[in-house]
Amino acid sequence: MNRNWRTYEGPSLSPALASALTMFVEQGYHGTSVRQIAAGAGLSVPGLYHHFPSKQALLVGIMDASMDELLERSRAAEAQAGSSPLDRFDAVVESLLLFHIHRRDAAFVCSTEIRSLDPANRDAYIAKRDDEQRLLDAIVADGVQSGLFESAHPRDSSRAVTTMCVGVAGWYRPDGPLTPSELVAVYLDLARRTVGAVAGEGP
Amino acid sequence: MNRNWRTYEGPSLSPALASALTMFVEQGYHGTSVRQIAAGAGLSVPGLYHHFPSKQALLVGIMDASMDELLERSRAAEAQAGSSPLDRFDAVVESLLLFHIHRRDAAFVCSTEIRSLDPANRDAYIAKRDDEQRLLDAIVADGVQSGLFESAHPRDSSRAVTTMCVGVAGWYRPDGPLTPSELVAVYLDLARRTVGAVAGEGP
DNA sequence: ACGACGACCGAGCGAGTGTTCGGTCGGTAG
DNA sequence: CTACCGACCGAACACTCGCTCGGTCGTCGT
Repeated sequence: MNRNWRTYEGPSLSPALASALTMFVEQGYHGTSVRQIAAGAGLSVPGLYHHFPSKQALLVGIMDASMDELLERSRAAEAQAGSSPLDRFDAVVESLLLFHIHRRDAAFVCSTEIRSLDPANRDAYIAKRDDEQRLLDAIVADGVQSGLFESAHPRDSSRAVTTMCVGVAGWYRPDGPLTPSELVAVYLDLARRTVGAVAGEGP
Repeated sequence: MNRNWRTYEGPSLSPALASALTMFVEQGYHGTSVRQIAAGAGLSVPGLYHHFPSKQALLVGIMDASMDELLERSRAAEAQAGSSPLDRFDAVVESLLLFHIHRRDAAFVCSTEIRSLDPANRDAYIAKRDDEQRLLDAIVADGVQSGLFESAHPRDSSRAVTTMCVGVAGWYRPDGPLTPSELVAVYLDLARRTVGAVAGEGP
C-alpha cells in the first residue's frame, strides 16, 4: 500500500528497533549494550531476544528497512515525474532530502554504522546503496547527454549531490531555522548548480 | 617549522596512535579493544599505557592533532592566497581537499567518532571544527558581498562545500581513477558552482 | 660501581559483554 | 478441562573489557 513518496507518518518501528535506533544514534552500535536497548524498549534482555535473534539483527533491521524505504520512495518519485531529466533529477533529489529530514536518525545510522555490519549484511546493504546512487547517476548522465546539464565529470557531480543530501542527516534539527520545504528549496538549488542545470525552471 | 600547506609527508604518528588509527577506521572506537591496539603497535597492554593514560587519550590524540593540522594548513592557504575572495576560496577548498586525501584515515575518524569523545573533549573538538567552518563561511560571505559569488543562502552553500570535501575521505583510494590533483580540479569546479562563482578563472 | 630512570611486560582485577537456559504467565483451540 | 503457544523474565554462562599492580630489563649520569 503505497502512500505518496512525499508524505511521512510516524516511523512505525517496533519498540525494540526504535529503542536500538535511539541508542545507536547517540552511542553507536558497539557503544550500546543489549541491556540498554532492552531497558529502552521496556523489556528484559531475554524478552528482547524473543523478538530478535541477535544484536546484529537489530542493526540489520534498521538499516535494511531504511534503505528499502528510501529506494521505494526514490523510484516512485522518478516514476511520477515527467520524462525530462531535469524533472526526474528534481524529484529524486527531493525524495533524498525528505528522507534524510524525516528519517534523520535512521539515515544517520545508515551512513555511520556500515562498518558494524557483518560482511554478508554489509555486502547486501552496499548493493542497495549502490542501486540508489545509480538511480541518480543515470538521470545525471541523461541530463548531460541531452544538454540540459553541463558537467565534465557527471558521476562525480552525481556523487557530490548525494553526499550533500546525506550530510543533511548529520545536522538537521526540526526546531532549526529551516522548515523541511525551505531546506528542500535551498538544497535543490545547490544540487542543480552541482550538475550544471540551466537556471530558472520553477513550477 | 612550517612546510608548505600543499605538501604532505608521512603522517609521523607514534606507533601507538598509528595502530589505533588503523583499528578505529576499520572497527570504530568502541569496536576496538586496547589489546588490539597494543598488538598492532608491537606492544603489551601495559606498554601501551606507558605512553597514553587511557583509550580515550588515543582518540583525542588522533582527532586533536588532525584538526590542528587542518586548521594550520587552511589558515596558511588563505594567508598565502591573494586578497580576492575567489583566490582565498580556491586556496581553502584545495587545502581541505588535500587534507582529506592525504590524511584520509584520520579525517574519516574525525568525522565518524565525534560521539565517542567524552563531553569535554567533544566540546573542544567541535570548537575547532567550527573555527574551520567559519573560515570558509567568512570567505563565502565576502565573495557574495563583493558580487563575485552568487548565493541566496551563503552559509548553507558554505556548509555544503565542506560536506562535499569531507565526504571525499569516505571513498577516496590512492589507487582509484583520480590522482589527487585531478580530484582537486574536479571538486574545485563543483565547489565554485555551489557558491555561484563566475565561470572561467583558471591560471 | 651504583642508583635513578624510562621503557616495557605477565598476570590479574572488577565490571560488563552478548547470549542462553529453564521457567512462568495469560489466552486460545479442541 | 487440557494442551498448547507466544510473550516474556531471573539468573547465569563463558568471555572480554579497560585498566593496574608489581616487577624486570638496559642505559644513562656521577
